[in-house]
Amino acid sequence: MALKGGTRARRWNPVRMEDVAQRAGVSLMTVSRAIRLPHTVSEGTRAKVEAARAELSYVGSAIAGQLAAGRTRLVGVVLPDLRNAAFALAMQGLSDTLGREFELVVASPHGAEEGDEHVIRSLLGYRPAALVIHGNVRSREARKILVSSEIPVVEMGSLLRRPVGCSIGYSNREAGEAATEYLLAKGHRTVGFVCAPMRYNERAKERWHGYRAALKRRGIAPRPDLELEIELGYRRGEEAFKLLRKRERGIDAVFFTGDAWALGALFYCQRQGIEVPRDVALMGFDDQEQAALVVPALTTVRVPRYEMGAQAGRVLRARLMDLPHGDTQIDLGFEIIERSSA
Amino acid sequence: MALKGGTRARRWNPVRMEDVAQRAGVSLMTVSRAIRLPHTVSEGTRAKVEAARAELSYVGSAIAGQLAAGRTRLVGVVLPDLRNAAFALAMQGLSDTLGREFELVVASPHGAEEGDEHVIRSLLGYRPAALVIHGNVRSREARKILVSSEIPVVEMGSLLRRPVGCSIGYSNREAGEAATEYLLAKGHRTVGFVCAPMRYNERAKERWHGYRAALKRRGIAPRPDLELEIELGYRRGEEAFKLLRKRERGIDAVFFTGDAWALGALFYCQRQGIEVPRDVALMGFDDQEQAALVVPALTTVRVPRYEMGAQAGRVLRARLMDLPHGDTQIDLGFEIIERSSA
DNA sequence: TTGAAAGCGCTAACAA
DNA sequence: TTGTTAGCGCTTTCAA
Repeated sequence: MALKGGTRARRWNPVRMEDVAQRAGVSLMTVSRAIRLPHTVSEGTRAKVEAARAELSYVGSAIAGQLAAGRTRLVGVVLPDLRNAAFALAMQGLSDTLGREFELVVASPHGAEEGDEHVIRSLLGYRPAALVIHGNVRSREARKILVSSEIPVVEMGSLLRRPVGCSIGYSNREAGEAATEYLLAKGHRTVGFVCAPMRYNERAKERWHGYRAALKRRGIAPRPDLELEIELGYRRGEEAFKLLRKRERGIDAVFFTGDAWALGALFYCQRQGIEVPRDVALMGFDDQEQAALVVPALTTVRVPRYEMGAQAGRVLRARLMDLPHGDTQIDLGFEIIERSSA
Repeated sequence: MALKGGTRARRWNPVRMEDVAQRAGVSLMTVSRAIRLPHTVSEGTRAKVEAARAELSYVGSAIAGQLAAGRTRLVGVVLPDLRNAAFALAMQGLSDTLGREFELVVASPHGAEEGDEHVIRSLLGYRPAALVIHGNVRSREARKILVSSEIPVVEMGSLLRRPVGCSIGYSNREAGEAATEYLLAKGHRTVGFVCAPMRYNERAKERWHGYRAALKRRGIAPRPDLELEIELGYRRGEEAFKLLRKRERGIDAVFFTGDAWALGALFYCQRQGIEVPRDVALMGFDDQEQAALVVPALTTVRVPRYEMGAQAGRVLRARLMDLPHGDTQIDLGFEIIERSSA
C-alpha cells in the first residue's frame, strides 16, 4: 500500500474511499462500515463520513468491493433477442422483484449462429450472483460451465425435463397441442402452422411437437408444406399467410405461434376483405394487449410473461439469501383465450 | 500470494488463472498473455495454455481483470421503462454496433418517483466504460456525478441544448410541431393531444411545446381540456380517445405522441364504426411496424430508434478507442409518414 | 466502536 | 518470449 500517489496513472473516478476517510478524519475501514453497515458505527462518525462522502461526490467502486467481498450484485440475463417485447415484459418482472440491490447484465447472441456458450461464458466472467436464461441451455459445453460455476440458474419460458437449475414457465408442447386441438374442435381440418426457426429455438420446436400431436390424435395427416419457419414480425406474418394460402387454397385455419404474425395476417385480411374466421380462422400466441382490441379480436394463448420474470426474481432472492425456496420446477400454466378470430 | 489453499473460503468459481498456469506448466503471467494477447506468446505455449484452460473449464474473472486494468468493458444503459418496445430497438442498435467485447448493464428507476440520480449512481459504481441514457439527465446532482465520473456519456432521444456528453436523436419539439401542423394544414381545427406524464418526461414535454407552438402560429386558442397525460398502452389510447370525444363532440383530430395509443384508438373506431379520418383524424408517433398494416393505415412520425442506438454505439467505440469522433450533437431527424388515418 | 494487516484474482511495468 | 513485482480499491479478519 505504499506509493499511494505514485506515478501510476489514476484511472476511473479519482475519489477513493481513502480520500473520504482523510476528509472525515477517520480510517478507511470506518468509512467502509459507515456506508455498508451504518449501525456499527457511532452516530457522530456516521455523520462525518456522510458529509465527506457528499462533499466529494464519492461513488464506491462496486468492482473493487465485490472482488474483495467475493460476490457480486449482478444478475446475468440471457435474451435470445433484445427486440422481442415478450422478453421485455419478463425483464420488467425480474427487475421489479429483484429490487434495487441487483443490477442486470443483459446479453444476447451476436448473430443467429453464435451459440449460447459464448454469451454465457461472457456473463460468467463477471461472476454474477445468478443467471437468468430466457429459453433453454442448448450446448453441452454451456451446461458444463454453468454447473461448475455453482451459481443459481433459472431457465425461463419452457418447463424442461432436465433444467440446469430452476425452470420456470409452462409447457410449450401442451400449449401448442391445446391451441391446435381448439382449432380442430371447431371443425377445421387443414390447419397451417407458423413458428420461429426451430434449429435455435427449443420453444418453437416444442410448440410444433404439440401441433403435430394434436393432428395425430385426430387422425389427420400432417402437411409439412403448411408448416413455416420464419422470423417474427407483422409483415412476416402477412407473407407467411399469403404463402400458405397459395400452397393450399382450401386452408381452414392457421396457428401462428406469435401474436405479431397473427396480427399481421389479420390486418392483411382486413385490407383484402377476407373474412375471419369464416374464410379462414386465425390463432395467435402470447395475448399481447392489442389482441383483444383488433377486429375481429384475436383468439390466442396467454402465457405468463411478466409473472415468469417475477417468479424468477423471487426464486433468486430466496436462493441468494439462503432462504428456503420451493420447487425447482414452477409451472405457471397457459390459457387459451377464446375471442372471435378462431 | 502465500496461503494459496488456505482457510479462507473459496468463493466463486474455484478455478483461477494460477491453476491454469500450474496445469500448463507456465507462469500466471503467460496464461494472462496467452488469453488476452495470443500473438505475444509462442505457438507451443499458446496451445498448452489453451488445453489447460479447456480441461479446467476456466472462465477468467472480468471483475478482477478489469479492476487491475483500471477499466471495464461494461456499458451502462439507463432506460425509463424496460417494457417499451421503442427502447428495445435502440438497445439492439447499441448492442449490434458495440459488438461482443462490451456487456450492457441495464437499469431503470424502480418506481416513477425515483430520480435518475439513484440509477446513475448505481451504474457508476460498476465503473462502466461509458453510459447511455435514454432520455435526458434531469437532476443537478446526477449531472454533477456524471461529469465528475469523466466517462463518455450519450443522451439519446432528444437533442439537448446542454447535454452532459453527446446527444443523439431528433428534436421532439419540432416533431411535435410538424405533426400538429400537418393536421392543421389538413383543415382540422380542434386537435386533441395525448402524451406521457410530462413531470418525468422531457420528451413528452417537448412534443407538447411543439404542439402548442403549431396552434399558436395558426392563431388557434389552446384547449387544455383536450390535452391528456396518461401512461402508454393500447387500452389507454382507447380510453383517452373516448374521454376527448366526450369533452368535445366536435373534435377533428387527435395527435397521439405514441403509436400504441393511436392504434388503440383506431381499433376502437373500427369496432364502433367511427370512420377515420372522415369522422376524426388520428395521428401517431413512432411508426411501429403495424402502423402501415392496419386499416386505415396510421399516419405517424417516424423516428430513428434503431439508428439512435447504433450511432450511440459508434460514437462510444470511437471515444473508447481514442479515435477521432464527430459532433457531440447528432441530429438524426424525423419524418412525417403520411398514410390514411390523417 | 475503531483500526491495521492481508489479500480478492487479475494486469501493468519492468526485468531477464 | 517469459517471469517477477507491485498494486487496482475495496472487504475480511483479527486485534485493540
